Amino acid sequence: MACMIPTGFRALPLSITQLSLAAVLQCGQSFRWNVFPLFSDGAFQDNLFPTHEYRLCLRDRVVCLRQTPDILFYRSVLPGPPPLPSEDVLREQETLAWLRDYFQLDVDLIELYEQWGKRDPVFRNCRERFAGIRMLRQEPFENLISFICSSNNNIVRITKMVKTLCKHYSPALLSLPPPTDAECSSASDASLEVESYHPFPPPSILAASDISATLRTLGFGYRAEFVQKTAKMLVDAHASEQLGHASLEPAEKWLCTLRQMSTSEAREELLKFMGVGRKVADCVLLMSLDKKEVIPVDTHVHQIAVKHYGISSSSKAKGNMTSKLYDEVSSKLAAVWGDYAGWAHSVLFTSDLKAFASYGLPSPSQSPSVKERTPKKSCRSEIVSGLATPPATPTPQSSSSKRKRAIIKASSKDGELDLLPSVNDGLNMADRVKRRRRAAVTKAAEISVVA
DNA sequence: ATGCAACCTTCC
DNA sequence: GAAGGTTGCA
Repeated sequence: MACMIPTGFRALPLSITQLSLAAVLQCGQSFRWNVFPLFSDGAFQDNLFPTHEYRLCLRDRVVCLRQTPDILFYRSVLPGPPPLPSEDVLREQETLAWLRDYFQLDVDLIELYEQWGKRDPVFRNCRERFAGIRMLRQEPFENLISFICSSNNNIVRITKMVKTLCKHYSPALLSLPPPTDAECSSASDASLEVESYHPFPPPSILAASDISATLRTLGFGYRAEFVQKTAKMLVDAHASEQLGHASLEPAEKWLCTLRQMSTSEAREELLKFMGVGRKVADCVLLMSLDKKEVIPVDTHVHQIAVKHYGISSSSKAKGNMTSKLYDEVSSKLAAVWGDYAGWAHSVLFTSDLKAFASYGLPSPSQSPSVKERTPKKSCRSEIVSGLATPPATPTPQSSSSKRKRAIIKASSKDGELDLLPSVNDGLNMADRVKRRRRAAVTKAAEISVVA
């Protein structure tokens, strides 16, 4: 009984233990997927029918996905008239190629879960309930801007902001009605309302000087300046490069080249941007730059580390994340999980999202907020003073923000990695540039230690 | 070099 | 007051 393929979709055999759309697309990696419940009541719970459709607008097409425990259904919609059957085959081949890349389907998640389970008893506890959580491979620019918006913010609002950004600064690629399931008559009837789909805006658009003021009115708060300035830094630094009319702007292509760099070198580059500190940089490294071992440490990951992995909750008085504490948590967890530590971190992180307690339920729309977490008790009560002892870990890399402006101006972007001696002397204001270059060396040493 | 307030807004 | 922090200044 397999002929349950929704009309217009193609079927890719794929276990939900390898990929759970419900988990991965709503756990705060990407903020741009649209989610549609397919059935208004719980009529079909036999797992033969997908319960949701997920849609994402790419540059040239809208990708639509549905899922059963064993099959991933996919189709794509392009602007213009319906394609000829021959064209359609090609397009869906392209879409399939995109899927493999975006979901990194060549990585065997079962094997990873197995390894993490062997290494970590804590992981073994949550892996049953939260299978199929893997890292997406996103576009770096979108990822960067999205996580600049994430600072001091929650998933619900980040999602609103990112979608607002697209609606305002990117023309609609096409419009679609909400999904209706032809096989099942219980399709949504009342909503004939079509919705427009917008790609993520390119750097050149967001770099315009008047953008930040507008973003303020759109509710971005202080992040408005960060977004505009980062986009401008990016465009200014890479405007000279060939401006072929390809789908990606030079600045976006350059961001992709960070994938070829070492983790620490790529991080150094990211830290130059306004609104990008260690945590945001690490998110981008992990989620779009192939740095699978990187563990972004936020307050929540910190809580997990304190609760389950023996990190002392001694952050002075207030629970603020110091650079030192960040490294302590990050290296501890990296040691526990190994090579794909960043991926493992995502499983733990997602498993703690309270909203996912109601996974298979028919109507997730009733709980649009994905941000709530399991009740966490404030660990402030147990303030141990300076017991945070022996990190012995290599040097952190402070993201002294004062550098950010100057460096961008001064740095010619290629062929400048002069290998200065990695001495730890006192650093004046004037030495910050030097210090930045030196960082590459320091971090290189760091890598070998971690590895 | 470390520590801390301020920052925009929304939601619990 | 906290939300998946970062910045700028003591």
